Amino acid sequence: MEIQIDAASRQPIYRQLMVQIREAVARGRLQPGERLPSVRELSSRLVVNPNTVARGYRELEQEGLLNTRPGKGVFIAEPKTDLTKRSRMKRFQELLDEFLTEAVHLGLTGDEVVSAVTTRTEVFEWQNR
Amino acid sequence: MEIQIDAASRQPIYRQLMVQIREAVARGRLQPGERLPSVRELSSRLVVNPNTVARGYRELEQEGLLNTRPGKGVFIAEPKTDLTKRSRMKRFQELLDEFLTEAVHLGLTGDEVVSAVTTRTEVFEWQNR
Amino acid sequence: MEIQIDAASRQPIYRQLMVQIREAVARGRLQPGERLPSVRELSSRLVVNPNTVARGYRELEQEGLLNTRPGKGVFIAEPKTDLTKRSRMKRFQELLDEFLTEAVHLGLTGDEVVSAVTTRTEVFEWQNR
Amino acid sequence: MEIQIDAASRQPIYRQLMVQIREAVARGRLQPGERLPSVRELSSRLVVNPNTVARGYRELEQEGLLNTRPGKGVFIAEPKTDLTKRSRMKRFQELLDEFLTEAVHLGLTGDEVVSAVTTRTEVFEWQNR
DNA sequence: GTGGTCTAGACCACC
DNA sequence: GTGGTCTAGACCACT
Repeated sequence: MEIQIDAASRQPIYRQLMVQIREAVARGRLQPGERLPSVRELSSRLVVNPNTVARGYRELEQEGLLNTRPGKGVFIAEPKTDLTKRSRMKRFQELLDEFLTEAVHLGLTGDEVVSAVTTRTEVFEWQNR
Repeated sequence: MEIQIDAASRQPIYRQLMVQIREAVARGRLQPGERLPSVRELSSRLVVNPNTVARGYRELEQEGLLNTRPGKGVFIAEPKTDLTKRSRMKRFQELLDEFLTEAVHLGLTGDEVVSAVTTRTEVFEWQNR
Repeated sequence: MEIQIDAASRQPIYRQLMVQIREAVARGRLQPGERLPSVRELSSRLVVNPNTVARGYRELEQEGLLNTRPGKGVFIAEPKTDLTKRSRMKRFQELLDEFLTEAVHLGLTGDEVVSAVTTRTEVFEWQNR
Repeated sequence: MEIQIDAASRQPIYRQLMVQIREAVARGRLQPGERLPSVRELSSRLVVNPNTVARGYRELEQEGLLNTRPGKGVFIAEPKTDLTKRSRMKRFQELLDEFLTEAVHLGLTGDEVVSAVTTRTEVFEWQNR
């Protein structure tokens, strides 16, 4: 599990951590049941305070992405969502519009975006259903 | 130009302003050369501190999206991208991966994402070239 | 807003805080939109570290019970739940069994429990629907 | 005596054990005088550390729910309540308010709660007196 | 060994 | 003024 922290970023360290773990899970690089590095180990590797790593782990646990078992370590949880379909789709629409807005400003064309999305979806692990 | 501020949001007001202006430009609702409401007018309409509106405008100007002509007002700038094609594509890839990561965790399928993106791109104003 | 902290309790301080705020909201003593004491004020009143109060507030925000607006303060959020009916009822059944188990061990009778529940529900603010 | 341990739970294993034994007693599935499996037997069946089982038993003994007779085994104790009626009712009121608080936030109505409690009390084993 | 809580104190962002 | 982040370091609970 490789993690890169950019101390100069305006994004908080614990959030950089969360983003990277979420992405690794979404791409199947981290599987349910798999163990993450301990708070102490990761904090010393990244040269940040243990509390900072613990906070990232804690928030991901609250999201339901991780399980922590005191004395054992931190693990990837089984996927499950308790959110309603309605609230999930609403959130997705917001994200989609933000994403397309940025793409416009970066000077892409609509075709380029659709094509990039189509290609890139294959790298992620979508739920079967 | 309608702007909705959610005072209860965790996102700073000046950022909500920026997001909505950027999106209006991306969707062609605001055209280059068009004049925005003055800081004083907009701040009184939204019932927020003038400093807050000024800050949103200032940061959008730094991004190159707006031009302020002292004594005249604030205008949508002509589109120009000073980032290199290479660095813009790199940024786009990052955004794409974050977007797809969230979509996975929201429980969508790859097909649903591609289909939603394809439909929604039609609503935005892409550069011709 | 009165809050009592028992430093000798085995329950963490930030959780004692959460329990009391949740109860005040459930009983309608704190209404949506109402402002809570600032982190600094409450921490000095309770003689605990500001981080401890901030953590309680932060977790209640993640639950959707509070909104914090940096620079403004902390407020009771509008009620809304994005959880599915199914997951909410499952959670309720668990709580009910734990509650009844404790009641048995405290030596109450079934009738006493039903009667106490019936009386006490009137003090809480149930959603209209 | 069936016991289910959820290794992924955030609740400590010895506490999961305690909760389930308490509930089994409360529902009359375990009767006073009945013998529990030995620490070694139960720990090997649940595939947990014997210390963990021993700790659960020890704490239940301190609560007065179990009696350990060295060399003989562990037994369900005769019900006896050393708390005063007054302090037991005080504790019950606390639990009741916490329970109702959660029910409010889960979006139930008062009627639903009373009805669920009324139905479910029939499944538990209340003291006769 | 593991994670969880709390304190003390610094610095930043927002309004 | 407000909350947010991070560090350093202590102590506790669990396995």
